[in-house]
Amino acid sequence: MLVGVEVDLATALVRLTHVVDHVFVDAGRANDLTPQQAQLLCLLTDGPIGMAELAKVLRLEKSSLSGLVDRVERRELVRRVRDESDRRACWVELTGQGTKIAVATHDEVTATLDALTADLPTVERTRLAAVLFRLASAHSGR
Amino acid sequence: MLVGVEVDLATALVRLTHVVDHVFVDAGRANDLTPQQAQLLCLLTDGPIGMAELAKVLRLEKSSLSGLVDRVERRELVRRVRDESDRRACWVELTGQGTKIAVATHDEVTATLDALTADLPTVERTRLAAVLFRLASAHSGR
DNA sequence: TATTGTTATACTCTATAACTATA
DNA sequence: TATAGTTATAGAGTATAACAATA
Repeated sequence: MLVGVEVDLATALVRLTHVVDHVFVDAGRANDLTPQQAQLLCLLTDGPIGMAELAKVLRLEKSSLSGLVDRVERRELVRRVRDESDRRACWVELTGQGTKIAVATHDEVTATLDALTADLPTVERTRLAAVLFRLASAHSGR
Repeated sequence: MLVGVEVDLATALVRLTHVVDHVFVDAGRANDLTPQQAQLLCLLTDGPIGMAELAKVLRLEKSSLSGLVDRVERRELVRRVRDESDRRACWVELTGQGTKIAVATHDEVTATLDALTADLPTVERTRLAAVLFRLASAHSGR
């Protein structure tokens, strides 16, 4: 039954998503972060990002992002840096303390997910990564 | 490089999760529901569920669940039904209107995810579903 | 006493609309 | 005028702790 197969894959995606969501909840909590803060800090481990791009990546309204950044800036985990070439804009970057927490959180998320997939043969894991990347990329350009 | 492969799969899982999360955001919004409400209503399409089991499945504190159910009950999308065999407990079930919205939301989520995976050959899709189910199940018994 | 669920409280998260500063 | 970001406001989501009702 073709329909049955399709329903199963959608359900599998939903269930897996639920699991990964809670990997973020748990990793965040272990580092005294909300899941949203954990996600933000993990993103920033690749380097400073502008507010506009952050809002796009996180799919948040700019005002929602302002508040999210406010709360982690208040805890001195990130700082806003004015863009000198366009003084309306600013970059968000990790502080020293923020980097420590961000890396610890990112490592914990990665370790948990790696453990989750440890049973898969290497070949399967490689193929799985490729397929999932393709699915995620196909939709991100919405 | 083995490490590189592992990092990629973890990253792929995170990115895919982000996409699926927003499928729920969008499907919920189209039906005037928050993502959490959409998730709750979709679960209830399989039939009434007790508060204790709902809290476990959604991984919420019982007080958080009380509030979530309050807000959809206030909109008459669900109702609480006392369990006659244990009068401390109650079941949560969809109302007629709630069923309509829940099914519409569930269908939209499923349709979007099916569209996302439509390019995959049937064989690949079947195998993917099996692998993802296994990953999700392995972790749910935490 | 133990368990099921609610209430009280304090935050965080989010969107919409109005605003400020810069371009 | 247009754009980048903030502020004001309102409501939803969440956890902890204390509570009520039932077992």
